[in-house]
Amino acid sequence: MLRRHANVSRKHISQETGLSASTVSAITSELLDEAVIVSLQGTEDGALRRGRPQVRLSLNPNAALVASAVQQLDRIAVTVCDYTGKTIAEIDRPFRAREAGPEEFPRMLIETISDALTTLPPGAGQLERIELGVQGITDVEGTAMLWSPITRYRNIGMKEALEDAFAVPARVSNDCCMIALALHWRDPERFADNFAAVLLSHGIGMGLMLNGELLTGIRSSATEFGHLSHMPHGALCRCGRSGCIEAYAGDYAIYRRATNAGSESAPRNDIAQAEMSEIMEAAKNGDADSIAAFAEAGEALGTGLANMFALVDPFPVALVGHGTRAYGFIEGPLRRAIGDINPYVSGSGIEISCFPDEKPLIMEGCTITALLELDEEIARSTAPHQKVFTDAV
Amino acid sequence: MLRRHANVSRKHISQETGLSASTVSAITSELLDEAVIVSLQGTEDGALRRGRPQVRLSLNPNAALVASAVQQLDRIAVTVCDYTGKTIAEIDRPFRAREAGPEEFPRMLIETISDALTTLPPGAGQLERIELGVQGITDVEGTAMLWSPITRYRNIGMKEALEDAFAVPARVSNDCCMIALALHWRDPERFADNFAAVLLSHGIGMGLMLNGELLTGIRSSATEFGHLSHMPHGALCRCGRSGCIEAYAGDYAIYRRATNAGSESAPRNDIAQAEMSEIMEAAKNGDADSIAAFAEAGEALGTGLANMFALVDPFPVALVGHGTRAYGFIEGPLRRAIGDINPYVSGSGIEISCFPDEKPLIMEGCTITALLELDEEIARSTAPHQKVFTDAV
DNA sequence: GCCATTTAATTCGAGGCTCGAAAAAAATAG
DNA sequence: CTATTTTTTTCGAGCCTCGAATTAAATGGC
Repeated sequence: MLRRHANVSRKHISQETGLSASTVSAITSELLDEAVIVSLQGTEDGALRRGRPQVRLSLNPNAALVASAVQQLDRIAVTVCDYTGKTIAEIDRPFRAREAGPEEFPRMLIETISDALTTLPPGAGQLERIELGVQGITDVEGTAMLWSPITRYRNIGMKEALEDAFAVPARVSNDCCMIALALHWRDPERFADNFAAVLLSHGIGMGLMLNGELLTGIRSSATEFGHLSHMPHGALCRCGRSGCIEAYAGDYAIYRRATNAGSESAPRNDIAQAEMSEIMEAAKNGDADSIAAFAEAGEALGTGLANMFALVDPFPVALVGHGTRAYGFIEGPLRRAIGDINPYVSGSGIEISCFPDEKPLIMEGCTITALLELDEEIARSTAPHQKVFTDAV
Repeated sequence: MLRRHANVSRKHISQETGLSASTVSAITSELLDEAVIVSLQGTEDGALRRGRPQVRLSLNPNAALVASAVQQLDRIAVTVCDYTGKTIAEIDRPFRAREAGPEEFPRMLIETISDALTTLPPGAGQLERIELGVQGITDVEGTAMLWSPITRYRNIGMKEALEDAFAVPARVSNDCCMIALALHWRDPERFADNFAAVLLSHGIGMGLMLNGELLTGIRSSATEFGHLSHMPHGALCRCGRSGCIEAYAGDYAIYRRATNAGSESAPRNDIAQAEMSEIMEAAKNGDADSIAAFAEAGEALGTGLANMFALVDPFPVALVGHGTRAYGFIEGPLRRAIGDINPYVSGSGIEISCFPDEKPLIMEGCTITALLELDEEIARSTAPHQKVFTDAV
């Protein structure tokens, strides 16, 4: 509760959580002893009322630090946040993933986190956890990048190197999962217990929350939405197969279709944002191939979503990434495909929101994941009540 | 633990569950007081050893009864089982679902259960729960049949009528979910925390277990595997849309393709088993259309499974229902489609088992569901320890 | 300025579930 | 018949929670 709301009184916590006042008192006094939380005089709303004033409780910013990192094709970004989630150090530096050897990934990451840690203000807490978001497939245990479009190397271990370097628990997670967690934390009304975050970028990814939990694979991070089959024996996908959703909706697929390059032509993996902007301009000027490229992307995404809706009923969708800039051209065909395929779902009824910039969402997801795990650990490790012993003394 | 194993000693329970001997003693003595379980002298293996002999504990068959029902196109089947899961009454009678009005469904069901209850042996327990398995879509709360291929009526309420008639909790569930639960209970090694049961019959259904829990929809029973899109703008499905898996793998789709009726021709919904057998015979005799019909069914199923594997990693699959009789013709194309679509999954590596008769599995699933829910209820409602009061006396 | 009133937080004793240690129960071995 | 062995039960204690009573800390009114 304190992670969600700062400056709430014990009374308030008791009312919201349903725990008795005595229980809240016991737990908070323990957390205060351990300096996990801090207290402040004065009522929540600042108004002075009759009666004993409330004591406002908040998380102690210096109780711990967490480091979040986002590894992308051309950059590596690290933020260090205090225990309340406030960013207190930040580094974003270039990194040419395509040209890096497998050992450079953990090395550069460790270096960047180390550099960020040297810029901390005095009095900051201790680093307690590291969370890394990457494109591609990770294992469920969060130890390694099993496959990623940003490098040709497979199975790059991350967790162990980070834990050795900083002596705190570390995890690697799929970027789309982190986006979903960030949205769920940011706006739990809209992105409640069932929704999907779909990343529209060079490739297509998905983070899917069902019943309040992220759907992950049995062994891998999975939810490889981009590689669902859209059209058997269809367009060539960068994964080598044919007819995947990504082979219609990824940047390279849209580029290929817009330039009339043929659905069997090799996917380009170096398409600049400017090139995608040009296609958008062309579409705005009525270029039939560009419009068709976006329409086919929309249809592929819509078919894929309709399939998901057939599996677990319709849910709200967040579209994330620079691909959303063409949403005006994609939305119609996408909604049509949903409606075409599932008549129980009126295509126009699905809530769709767009978030053009994925990086801050990935970062936020990493931070909140690390903090919530830290909270769990603190809850577990917190010393049991010592009432009997102190009484005995 | 006693639901899984009869005749186990407290010692054994303590070792298996990790609970202390004292806790097991406390809990079992309470359950004995309430006659939920019964005890028997003599060691588990019958051998007499030195030392105090073990007391074997088992569920008390007469602690309760549950009724399970399977509603099908042409029959209605009911079994009544005692608290250990043993069938003690059984009725299976014809029912023409297609010609029945919406009110006849709960009425016939109540009648059949009532009749079954009159045949109980003396000394049997009280009915405590009713579980019904139906084809089609139910709501997550298990109150109604939202849609079913066996009737043209929608949203037929079941739970309320049953609860009014018998004054015990009742639920309606999707048949494929019940099959999955039955397999999970029957063979937890093979059908562990992640697997799917695919019903191959007139239509195509799926019960999917992920992380030890059935995947259901947000509002409905969902997992409408048969209506995933296999081929956009493809063959006409009985649901009115085009290109669903079912439009290639359902009985009517196989019949249509084998008889060269054209993929747009109206689905027949009265195909007899004999007609399907004829197609199998023709395929055995080398008839190209019949072979192609099964091959296309296999490809559609394989593509759908590959999509599921992309979402949650590969898992074992149980194929259930009379469609499995043609497994010899289906397997090759099915495995090829899995391999084609997901190179990380060697098609031949997926564990596939066949169960030609679905009815006993649905029934078993209903029974075990009802019994496990009953166990939960007993665990919750069981009177708290009264040690202090008895001490005070 | 003091005391009644109000509101928040804490303390105290008890209940429920769990456990380990000790005791009791029920058999065999000699 | 007694020592030994094995299983089960009993007893006391620890933890977490709660409700009731108490304490703390403010304001309002005379």
